[in-house]
Amino acid sequence: MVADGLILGATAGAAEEGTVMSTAHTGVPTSLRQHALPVPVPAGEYEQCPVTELLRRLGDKWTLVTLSLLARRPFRFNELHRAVEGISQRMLTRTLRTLEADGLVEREVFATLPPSVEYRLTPLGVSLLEPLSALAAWAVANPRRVG
Amino acid sequence: MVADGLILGATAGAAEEGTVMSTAHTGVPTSLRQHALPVPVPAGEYEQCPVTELLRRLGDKWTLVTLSLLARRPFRFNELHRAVEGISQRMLTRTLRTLEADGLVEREVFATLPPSVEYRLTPLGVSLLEPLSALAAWAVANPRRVG
DNA sequence: CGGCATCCTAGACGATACTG
DNA sequence: CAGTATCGTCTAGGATGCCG
Repeated sequence: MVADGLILGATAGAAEEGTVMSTAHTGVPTSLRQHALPVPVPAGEYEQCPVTELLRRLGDKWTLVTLSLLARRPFRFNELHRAVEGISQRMLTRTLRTLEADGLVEREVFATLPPSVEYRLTPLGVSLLEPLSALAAWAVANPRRVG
Repeated sequence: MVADGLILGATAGAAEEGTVMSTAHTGVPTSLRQHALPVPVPAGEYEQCPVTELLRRLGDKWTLVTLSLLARRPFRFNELHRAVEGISQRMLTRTLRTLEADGLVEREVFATLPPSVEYRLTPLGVSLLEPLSALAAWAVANPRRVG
């Protein structure tokens, strides 16, 4: 009977009749998800499923490694720049700005000379670590076979 | 003391001294992660962290919604094509092929007339649902604030 | 029905140079 | 130190058309 608002259907093993997986994606019936929107949206910008949206952000090239570092302790900009190894200044800035906009990271400026800026996880950012760990554990336990 | 092979540091609240977060990303010390590889890799193709790799795949535009449908029951190709709403044939094929290559979905061909092809989750695919649910629950509980 | 081949565009990303 | 600006590249993804 497909109750509303359930997520990705319970535990993996227990597949009861009513397990809710298709409404899971947005918590909204499939048929309403993208097209049957109440208001036409500015072409190509209509809302995405929040879960996909989250995974898109975490799935870019540098977000996860940056988060994993900030999970240990606060970092200064160039300190991160060195720690991440391979990231460009441009992408580090962008990654941090996005994380900040999403409320996962906060940025504190110290008016020293030369100036210094510190980045740290917000409580929201910390709260993400737990569910993320479950997925990370799965990824490590089930490494992708090549070719 | 940074034991090897630990993932994204335990529970969110408990931040003990030794919580392992920077080696978490690959299970390998940061300094060895990308550059100090034993063998030089064909420029621009060197290995990624398996966790980031997983999130990149799940984070594309159609993988998650496809998975969420297949989590309910097996689907035929055009049945999926209709259910996903907005996906092109090209991207549905690509998405399914990738999921198949990753061992998350299996494809069965029935030599009927006209031919029919059925897609279903593998046990590995099912096993992914559980950790994924945790993250999905977080995403829904913490919707991103706009601007 | 279930694809594959082709062409095209928008955005992710890297490299480099410049600035308060 | 901590960025911004500009440019070029590469790939995800959409549109369309053909095929067994």
